Amino acid sequence: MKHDPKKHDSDCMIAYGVDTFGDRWSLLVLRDMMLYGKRRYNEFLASNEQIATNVLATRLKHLECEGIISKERDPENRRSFVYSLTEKGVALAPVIIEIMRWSSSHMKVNARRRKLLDRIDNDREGILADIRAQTPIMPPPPPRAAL
Amino acid sequence: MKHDPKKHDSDCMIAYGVDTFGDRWSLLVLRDMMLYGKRRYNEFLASNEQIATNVLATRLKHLECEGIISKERDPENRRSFVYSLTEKGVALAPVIIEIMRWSSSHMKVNARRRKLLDRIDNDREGILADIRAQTPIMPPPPPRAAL
DNA sequence: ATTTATGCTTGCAAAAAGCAAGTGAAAACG
DNA sequence: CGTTTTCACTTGCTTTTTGCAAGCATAAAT
Repeated sequence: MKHDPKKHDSDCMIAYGVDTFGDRWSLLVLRDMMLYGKRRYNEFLASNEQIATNVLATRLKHLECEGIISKERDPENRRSFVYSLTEKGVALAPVIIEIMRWSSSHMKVNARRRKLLDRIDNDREGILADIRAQTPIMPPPPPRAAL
Repeated sequence: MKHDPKKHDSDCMIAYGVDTFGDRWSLLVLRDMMLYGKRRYNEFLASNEQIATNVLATRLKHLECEGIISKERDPENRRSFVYSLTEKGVALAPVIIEIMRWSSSHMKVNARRRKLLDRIDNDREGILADIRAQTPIMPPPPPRAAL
């Protein structure tokens, strides 16, 4: 399934980005793919932020539509699908990296994060290669306590 | 006016960014400040994207609340206010830059944009200094034709 | 004194997100 | 083979956010 990408109503580089991934959820899905190597619907659903099933479906369709991710059947399990970053999606890694860098200056940085930030400074190429290869670059966060 | 920043419900660097500037308008306001040197309410309103007055007011309050921008009375015109980027706001420049870089690979790049992108590659420090000084780094886009 | 500029606020409509439940097809289980 | 479970959604409804048009308050200009 592949629709026409929607027309962006403003001829501006920032507006293009906002239209493409600037909603409440798209960047979190991309984070799951780039940092944690997630590739399946139920993996995205399991994130700490608790996205609703219908919203996730809509976002995945939109990202696919925009050419950021692609969707294929899992060859090993015919009822499952695997989502992957396209080249256009992998190219978003520097945006994710700069957001992490910025946020890290304004929140507590634990050991997991410190390690990743150090690697961003010292092995940027390696990180980009891992993202391209869909290798996780950070251990997943502990699941938040159930209510 | 300065409220407590709102509590972010996920302990994640990307979620922090999304909570802070990840809505449909904040990045466009920051673009107006960083690229075009805009500093006033009616300048933001005049952007091509047509933000509603109440939404702009809400976004400015939120950004101020998060410590990204500050608001002062214009000393020369007592009914006007001037918004400025704080250090925390200036620190977002690399995010804006990477979004522009990414978008430029996926849309037509005209001469204005080409020039800025070249300067990003060759004079990054100069750009960051201009953003800090609130000097425009790009000519404003032509206003879109009225309907 | 009246009009205009500036930066909003208010009230209501429309769109998007959130929640709970249900669906359909493939796989696993007995 | 029949039933249950898994997986990836969809549907219907409520709540929240966004968008639009109008109005308002204060300062400045005429």
